[in-house]
Amino acid sequence: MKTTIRDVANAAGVSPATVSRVLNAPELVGDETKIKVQQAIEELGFIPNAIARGLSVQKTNTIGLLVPGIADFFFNELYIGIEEVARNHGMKILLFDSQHSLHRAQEGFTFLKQHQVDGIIFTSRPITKDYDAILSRLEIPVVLVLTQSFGTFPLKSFRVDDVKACYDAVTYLISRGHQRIGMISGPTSDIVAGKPRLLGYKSALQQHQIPIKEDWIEYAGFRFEDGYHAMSRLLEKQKVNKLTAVFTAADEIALGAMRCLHDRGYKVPEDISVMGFDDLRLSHMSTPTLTTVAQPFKQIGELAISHLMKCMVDSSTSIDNGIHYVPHNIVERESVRMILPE
Amino acid sequence: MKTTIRDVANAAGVSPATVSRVLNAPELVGDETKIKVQQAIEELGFIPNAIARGLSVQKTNTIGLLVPGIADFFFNELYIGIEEVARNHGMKILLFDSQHSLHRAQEGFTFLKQHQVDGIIFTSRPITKDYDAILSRLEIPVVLVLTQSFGTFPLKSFRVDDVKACYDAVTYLISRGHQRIGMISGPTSDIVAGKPRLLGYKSALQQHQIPIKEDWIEYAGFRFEDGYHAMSRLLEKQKVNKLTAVFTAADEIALGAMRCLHDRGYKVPEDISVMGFDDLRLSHMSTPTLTTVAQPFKQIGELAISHLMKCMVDSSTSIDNGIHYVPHNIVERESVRMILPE
DNA sequence: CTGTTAGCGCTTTCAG
DNA sequence: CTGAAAGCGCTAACAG
Repeated sequence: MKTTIRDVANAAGVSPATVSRVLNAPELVGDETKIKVQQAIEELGFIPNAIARGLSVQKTNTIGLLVPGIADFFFNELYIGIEEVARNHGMKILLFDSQHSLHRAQEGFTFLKQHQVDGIIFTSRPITKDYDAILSRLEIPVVLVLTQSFGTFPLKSFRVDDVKACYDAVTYLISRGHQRIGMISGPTSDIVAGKPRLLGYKSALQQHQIPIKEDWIEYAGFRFEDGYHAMSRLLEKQKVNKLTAVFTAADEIALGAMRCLHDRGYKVPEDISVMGFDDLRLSHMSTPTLTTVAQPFKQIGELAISHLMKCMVDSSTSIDNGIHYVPHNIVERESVRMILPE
Repeated sequence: MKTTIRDVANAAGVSPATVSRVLNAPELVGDETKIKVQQAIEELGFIPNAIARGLSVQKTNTIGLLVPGIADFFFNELYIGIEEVARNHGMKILLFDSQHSLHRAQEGFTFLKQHQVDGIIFTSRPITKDYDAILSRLEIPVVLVLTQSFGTFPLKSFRVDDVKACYDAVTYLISRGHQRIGMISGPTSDIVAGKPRLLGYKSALQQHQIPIKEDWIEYAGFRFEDGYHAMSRLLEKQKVNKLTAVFTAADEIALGAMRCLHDRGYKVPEDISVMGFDDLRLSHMSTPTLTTVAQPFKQIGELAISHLMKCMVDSSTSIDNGIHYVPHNIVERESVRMILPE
């Protein structure tokens, strides 16, 4: 029923091998035969079976992308970067969503291995030693993105230096005249996006002789609702705290926080400034638009794929692990105001 | 290097066929051998090669998802619905982004065919006869989602009845006392999400004895910026139009429109009410939150997959084409106010 | 430049 | 209940 390379060969009066050649190495084929074959392909509407090819060549030209949640807004930004670069390299993406579950993530590796992907881009909160077992028997290059490894298995990772990025963000707020700066942090148990961002905040205050007060900090998840509630808690203490700005560990948190402020009758940025982290496309769609620190998702995607491609041709490259920090930058929009010295 | 079914067989002292059986039809294997084999699998950390299996069985348990743009917010909602249902059926998703290009979409079909997906879920603006050629030689069941076919190739589709949905939306506005209702429509050349939605708007006005004025309508793309500019054009005529509400063809448009209103000093919904279409997760994150008509993305995903699965077992099912409308519903939030009769 | 042959890793009759 | 053998569609030496 389905036309195979064999059918084409028969139709063109050549061997399957020749057809294969015009497909993969046309320069090795005589002009006349090439034309004959191409016509046959055309007529029969032949579409080569990539599965069979993959099996034969032991290479699928596919890279696996293992992410914690497709519903997470940052996924889009990341995917777009990766997809484009992959395509330019003639690679496809096979996606797997771990749904923020360790178990599902482990399944994900198995799944991608089953599908013989040539490399894997992995992102998730803490990569702990829970992954050591599966990673060590995987025999497929893996690169981390937006995270880093805390397990014993060596893994290259591309990410923003969150401590520095948050330090810079808070320093930016200080430069705009803010002194009473609160923070909505992720959980400190999250050693990837929680703790480091908090650390950056604290160290910026410290460097600028601003005392760190636990009362100025609230802990929350990374979603809109989490931000909303955390802000609400912060406001309960606002009489005494008198915060003029709040730095948040993620854009989505910031959006929730701004909404809460709005509901409580505070104006952003007039009464309180808010700053986010990520620079999602969303952040210029809010009112006010969000001042935030931008993660270069696209660049990270590029670096990850390039690295993977290197690993694929030269497996010794995979020894090149360690963290590669990519530069962040602060994008100013409307949610932060300047406080003029009196 | 990589462990194959053969290695396992050797280790367990059985034939590859037996290993295959414990993997795919354990009930056909004696208990003792089964245990032996399972141990061997465990010890060797054997992960079966899905590529090879697919080749052999002529079935990959994968369904292709061909979408116009992963960056589009609605993609997330759709994907989540589909992914979950697929997983429950033991199917994987292979994703392809056509980037709103006919050419790329055609490539997408070839790509998915190459990868031997068992079925394809396709969504894009108008499915015209441009697809007839590729679709007819595909020999893979295809189902449409959020769109419908205008080509000659018969294709089942699952979607909201946009005309009715928009009719209902505008009727809702009318029921809230609005009479001067404008619209930001998609391009009328878009016969999937442009024209029908406009039609629904017009017919609602008509049914309620409200004259249709072209001055009340602006045409735009579906993005935030498009919405912003269209609203801006609408406001230029506001002195004479005196609109009290604006219905938009998409949530993202609505968000842009609301931002524009904000910038021009109009309050939503006090001065002007705004209503969207889609019910993206975004729409409860804006200020004010967006009243909109919800597309049941998840349900659509479910229906599409179920249909595909039916086609796969019984190819005559694919004859069952035509449009299946899934019910929409209006979700009330903050962006529409009630106008009390004087 | 082209055909022959032997697999890639797994499944599936068909015997036993 | 288990093994042997053939084959899924394509590629890659190796001859010619």
